Amino acid sequence: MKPTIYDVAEKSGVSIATVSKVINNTGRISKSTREKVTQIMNELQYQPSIIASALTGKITFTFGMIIPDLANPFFAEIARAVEDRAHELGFSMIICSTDNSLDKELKYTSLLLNKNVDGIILATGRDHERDSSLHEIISKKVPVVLIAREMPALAIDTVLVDDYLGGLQATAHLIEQGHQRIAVIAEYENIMSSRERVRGYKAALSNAGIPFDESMIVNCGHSIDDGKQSMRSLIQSGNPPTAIFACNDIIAIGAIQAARELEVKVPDHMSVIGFDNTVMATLIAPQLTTIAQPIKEMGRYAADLLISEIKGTKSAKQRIVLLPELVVRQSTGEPQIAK
Amino acid sequence: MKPTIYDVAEKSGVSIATVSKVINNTGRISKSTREKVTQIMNELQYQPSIIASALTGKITFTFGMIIPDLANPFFAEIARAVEDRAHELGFSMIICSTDNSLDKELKYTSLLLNKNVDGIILATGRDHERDSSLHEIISKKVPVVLIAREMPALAIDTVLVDDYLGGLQATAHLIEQGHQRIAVIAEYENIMSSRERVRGYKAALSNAGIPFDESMIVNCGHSIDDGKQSMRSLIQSGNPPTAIFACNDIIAIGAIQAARELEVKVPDHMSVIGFDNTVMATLIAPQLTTIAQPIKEMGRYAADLLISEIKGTKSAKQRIVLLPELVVRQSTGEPQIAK
DNA sequence: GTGAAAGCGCTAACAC
DNA sequence: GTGTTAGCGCTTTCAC
Repeated sequence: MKPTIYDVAEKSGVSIATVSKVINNTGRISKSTREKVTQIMNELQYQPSIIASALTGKITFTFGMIIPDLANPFFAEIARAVEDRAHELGFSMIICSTDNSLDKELKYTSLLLNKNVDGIILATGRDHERDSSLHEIISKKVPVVLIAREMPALAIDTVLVDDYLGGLQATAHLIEQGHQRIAVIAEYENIMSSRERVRGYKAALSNAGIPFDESMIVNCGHSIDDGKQSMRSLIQSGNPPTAIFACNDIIAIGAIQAARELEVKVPDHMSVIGFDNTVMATLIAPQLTTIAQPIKEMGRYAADLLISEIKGTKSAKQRIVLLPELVVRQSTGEPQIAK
Repeated sequence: MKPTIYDVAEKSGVSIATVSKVINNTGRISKSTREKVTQIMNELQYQPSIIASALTGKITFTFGMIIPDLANPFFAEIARAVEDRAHELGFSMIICSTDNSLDKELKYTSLLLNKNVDGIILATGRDHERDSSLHEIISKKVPVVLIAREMPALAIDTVLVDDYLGGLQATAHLIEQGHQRIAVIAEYENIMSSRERVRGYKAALSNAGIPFDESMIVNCGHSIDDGKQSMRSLIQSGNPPTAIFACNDIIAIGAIQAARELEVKVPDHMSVIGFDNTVMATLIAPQLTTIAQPIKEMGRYAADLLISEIKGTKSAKQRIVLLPELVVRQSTGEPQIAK
């Protein structure tokens, strides 16, 4: 059987309190007994039970990560970044994919809370607190950080990229290449980051003195197929744009595929720019010009925020806004017909 | 504060033992007290602490999943499949990415064991028990299942695809298209599945009466770049093949990229077939012909095996071998120069 | 049918 | 410096 603190105490000829003290480096103990106990622990290969200590000491060194879909490369990459930092700090991560279903989000949240996780990193949820499990988490005073999402009305630790700036950069890049008629394919409107990117798009247009055309905004879901369909309708419309700003790489890839199917060449006939810079951006042909989110850093910051919140070494809530970066590849270029 | 079993007992006017019995549906209790207690539990929004019950009742409803890399779409998809089934059965999953480092594998294994996980699903590890954390897991009698890996010398629950058959199917498809000179880009030799795929390749060659040429086997790592480099050397060799069997989609994608850079057209000048059928296969142009692993099923079976092992509702160890399936897309075709 | 009581493995006063 | 002891929230005999 797995040795317990009692076994160590007995074999060392001390009390369990003493053993506990050497484990946790608390109280005062003589060098000699510390050495003795340490030696016995090694001998027995003793490992304190995290479960038992969680029942008293409070923390489980485990947190939950709630994302829309682990099979989505963007979130998988984020999760990996968070995981790495968490492991460095001695924490484990329970993962939950919600498929953006509020039901699942609520269910997983209370599941996690029951398991006494020390905190939760949330990457899902709509704009409003009402539409998320945040209310429950906050009311139980469990540390939480939002990643790649925001909830402006609440004081919550948040790490995200400046979506407005990203949208502006993307659009400005297109304009610089000489495009005037630029469409944007955006995700649901009730997602803040999507709205912000569109806002950046409009700002870039306005900066360049290009009038905004409502019909140049297409909303869609978040699958490749959604991107494909949106692109199709854009191409087949009477007056297609010469460039597309897709609000994320997945949609951009769908758009490129649709273009290929309809024999519209990218970037010769139409430029496409994405957002996120996941691995996928380099897989597709032509390789995707996109706005890079610093995924590694985001994951790291999120883990750091959560864990310092857990350990109580932090007071004020923070909002860390990282800067996106334009990565030029092959899917954008000058419009064929100069105007 | 979170209500405990004591709060429920007090409010219901019964003992904690009785409450425990209604929670777990054990022992005998009258309908009326059961109803009463249930009602109070709802009222208080009582949720039993899994931590506390784990300290006695033994199981934590949590297991570990050890994979090489969460950011690798193949493993992310597997993890997602496992996660879904686990959640259906009331379990949570702690994820650990090892980057194929034995050190990390060992570290994470003992971490998980300390956290009293009920079991572990392992997707990493070399061929030999010595080179994996299996020894520790097994010696502690913790349920374990291997997914997409095997350890033939040990009696362990395993879920995998018939790699030999997959290799054979891939190669046979190429032969059917008229190829004679077929190279294979394989992962490290110390990985069983890779060796099996190569064995299938040889069998297909032999079935077709095509002599085996040692120089047609290239070994490499598991990144896109590794695939790229291998492809480059193959193309630039004096006598390049007309078709490539890449042992996984990632390598295949690297190969296609290298071909594109060297202006070798796929599939006109060279056919490429992959293995796994991850999302990536449909992203790349030309879309990748590949051997599909039934990822969803694999994940589901692995979770089922592990959990029935945990619950003790299973006796004999099983080895579930699923069948791969050829998915023809656009990266394979007839060789340009008929022989 | 129900409850008292003894743990599960550990932490944290507090006493010596 | 070290040990005693009272929990943490729950399960599980074993009486009644």
